[in-house]
Amino acid sequence: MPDPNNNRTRLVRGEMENHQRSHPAMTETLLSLSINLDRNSPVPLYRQLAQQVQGSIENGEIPRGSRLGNEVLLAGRLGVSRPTMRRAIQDLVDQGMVVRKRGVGTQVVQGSFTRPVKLTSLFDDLTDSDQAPMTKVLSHQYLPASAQVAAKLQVPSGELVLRLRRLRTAQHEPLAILENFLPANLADVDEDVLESGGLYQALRDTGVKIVTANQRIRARQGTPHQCELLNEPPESPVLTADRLAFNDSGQAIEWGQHVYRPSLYSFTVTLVR
Amino acid sequence: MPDPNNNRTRLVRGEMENHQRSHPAMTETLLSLSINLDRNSPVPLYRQLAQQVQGSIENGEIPRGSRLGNEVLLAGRLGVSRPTMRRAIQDLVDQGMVVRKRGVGTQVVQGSFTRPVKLTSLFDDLTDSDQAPMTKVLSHQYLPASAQVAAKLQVPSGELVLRLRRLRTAQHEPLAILENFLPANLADVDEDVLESGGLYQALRDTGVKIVTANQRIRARQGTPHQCELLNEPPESPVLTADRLAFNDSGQAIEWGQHVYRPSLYSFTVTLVR
DNA sequence: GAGTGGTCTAGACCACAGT
DNA sequence: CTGTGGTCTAGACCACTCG
Repeated sequence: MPDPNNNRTRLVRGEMENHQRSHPAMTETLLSLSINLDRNSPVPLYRQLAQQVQGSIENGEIPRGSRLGNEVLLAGRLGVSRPTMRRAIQDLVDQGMVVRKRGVGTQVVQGSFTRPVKLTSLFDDLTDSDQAPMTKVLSHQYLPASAQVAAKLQVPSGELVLRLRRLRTAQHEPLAILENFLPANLADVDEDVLESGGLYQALRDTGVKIVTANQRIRARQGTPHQCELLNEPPESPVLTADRLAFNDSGQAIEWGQHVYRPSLYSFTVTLVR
Repeated sequence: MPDPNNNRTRLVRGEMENHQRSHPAMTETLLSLSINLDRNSPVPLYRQLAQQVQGSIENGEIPRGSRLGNEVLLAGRLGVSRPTMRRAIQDLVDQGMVVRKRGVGTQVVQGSFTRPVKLTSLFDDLTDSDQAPMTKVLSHQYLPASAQVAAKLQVPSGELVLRLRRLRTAQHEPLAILENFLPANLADVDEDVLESGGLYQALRDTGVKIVTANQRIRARQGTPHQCELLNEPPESPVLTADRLAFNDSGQAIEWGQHVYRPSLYSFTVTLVR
């Protein structure tokens, strides 16, 4: 929403009244609802718990502002140990859905919270939301690593690396320009695979597992070339993310510099504590 | 609104480990180093452990790519239980410093990782890095909540809210324009306090604890007024963050729209799994 | 004081990787 | 096979909040 700062309204310094905000019935513990646990499922118990409670919150079975309280009792009622119950609740805390206060209890957050999904996946989630994602490979070449890339990927400077440039679109609108560098010995990704899915999926297919990544998010002015690719006016602002990803052996596996179309893309983060 | 799949990223199978890149001596378990634990400290054991291991990684005592391995043995050697040891290591995983692989062990990440600090505090961390932060209060007024603000803060539309606008500088350079809305009954923050410290510190002083926040990060073109305040050329791109913060009772306590100077400010995030 | 979440323990069994 | 991390249990004590 635009409208930053004008809208001169009357200035009412000072008084600040003290009345309570609407406490909607101050609902107490609301976990008499049904939770189905499958102890033979490969999905961990705490995951099953967290997901079902999350679902109940989102569809209103557990109202905003109500308390979940008493971990010990909850654990007993659901037939799990307290640490397991705690871990489930912790997942909800990390998602910003509930808050805990020592000596008091656990409450569902009041007000709207953004679902902080994409903390783990890229945006192949576009598929899930029927965004019709498509990828066009702009270039796919092996070249000697520059000093910066070599430093990031921890390979000798000049070593061959794969450089990828792709254009991602959703609903036939350009969304992002993705530039990636990968160590050549780990980069047997095929162009066809890249066109049909995401890079991480392609890497997964070749046995490379990406388990953690550090990302820096900035804004800058897009280059004319970038703006043209993104179908934006020249000199438009763009959102950028520089990402260094590691596999399960701790090796830097991918260094990416991504440029997002700001009108269609944003990042959401949940901060805790 | 739809919530199809949570539990994303179940890493698929995959054999094929592209053997060792420059393994510097293939260091094995490197935790014969000294760890001091104070069981009478208010700081939890897992926190003490995580911090000291983190320090040892950063100053090179534990080399990149080396293994930490064997939680059970480590726990025994350090005189803590395995869950405590695990929680400490999990902290390091969440920071992107180490990776774990079932059946194999725990390794320090190779390559440079960004310290993902500011996940919890705002940027009063500027103080810590001698950035000489300063804040100028541009406006401080009570006004009726607009529909948007009322929805975010969960107050009746038209209810009085405090609107704050501040300019944050570091090293005498403007860094950000901070606009915040707070429920009037919780907003007895003083202008003087705001000039000398952060908003969250001011809130803490009045007993309001912010424990979680959802943030959306975007890029857009700055308004002429914003660019002027930030000492940037007109029509420069800006980095924006819209944040909704909750206190320990689950109440929405602050809705902020912040505009950052892109040449001096960026966000870093660590993604896991 | 009673009730809550925060931490910690000492075991246990499982799933998976590598031999 | 052995060794690793992943999960789970059933207790325990502490720190904190609130009436």
